[in-house]
Amino acid sequence: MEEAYCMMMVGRERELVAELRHLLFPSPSPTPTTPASHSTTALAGDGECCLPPGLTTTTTVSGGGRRRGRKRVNRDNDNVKLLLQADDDQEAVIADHGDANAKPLPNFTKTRRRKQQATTSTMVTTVPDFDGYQWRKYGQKQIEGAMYPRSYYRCTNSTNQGCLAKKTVQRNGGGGAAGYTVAYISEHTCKSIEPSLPPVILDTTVRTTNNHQQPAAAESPAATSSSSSNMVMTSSETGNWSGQHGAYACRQMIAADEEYCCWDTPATTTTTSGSNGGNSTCAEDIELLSRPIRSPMHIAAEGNWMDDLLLVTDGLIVISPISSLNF
DNA sequence: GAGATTTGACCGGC
DNA sequence: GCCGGTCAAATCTC
Repeated sequence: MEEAYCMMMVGRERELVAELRHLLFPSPSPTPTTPASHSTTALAGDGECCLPPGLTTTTTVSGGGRRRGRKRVNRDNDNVKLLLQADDDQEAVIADHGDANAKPLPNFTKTRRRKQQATTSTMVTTVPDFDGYQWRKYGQKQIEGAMYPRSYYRCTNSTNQGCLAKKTVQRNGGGGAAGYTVAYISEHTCKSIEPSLPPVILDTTVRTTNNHQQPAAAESPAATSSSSSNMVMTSSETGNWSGQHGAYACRQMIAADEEYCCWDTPATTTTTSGSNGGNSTCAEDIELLSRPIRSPMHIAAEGNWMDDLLLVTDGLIVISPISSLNF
């Protein structure tokens, strides 16, 4: 009986996913003028670098350097710095310290930076390649225990508007389904490059430790096919899944090529265990699937989402406690 | 030349 | 000492 229901809902899920894909990618190749494409650009490099050895992406976007890093010098010891430079680097170094146009060596410390970050730390959710903002990659790090490196992005308005928003994107490893873990740090103080464009609305599967009631909106048309319009998930709607560090999530397959099924295991990145962790049923998953999620940026504005981190992948959507991500 | 990513080095926290 | 976050020169594409 439950299986029949599951099958039926899977079909519905496919419809929803198809609509979602259409909403997110109305054309086969997103135009380069959209925010989505900008973010995709930023992420494309990440995806490429994060792919397992032997795999390559088919898209190479503009701007992507592929160069080795420079020889780093000790900012606290300029003399040593000069000595360490290779011959072809010396000119640049001399310019750094002898030229009036050279950038002043940063006087701030990492402590200062991190304190600044900590005071404004918020975490919201989004789809990695489309959230209405432009991101610029400023670093990449191989994280211990992670199959793929983590990429660090900051808002492109960080320079001209002093926007503090950052995000990290890490490709999830293992399993057959590739995905990305996205974490947002700090809120945008800039304006979206295209504020009128609804960043992302997703139907998703979300579960909390103590709220397994079927959402009232689950069967609502507005919450399903047309959920992309202006649905706002307020704290009242989200109920207990705001600020619950015990929250965990099921996963929703979006990619058409992926096998659809109901995941009956907790999110792989979640370290906490809910009251029903790991025991979700297909029906429960699909019921909750219809819950719309608005743009993470807008959700952030709504508040009450700061304690949860939504892990959004290219096909997987997971809410995970921040504590599991070492922020 | 502008704007982007790459990537090794640096640095602070634990 | 290790680890993660950030810096910034090098380099790429447009």
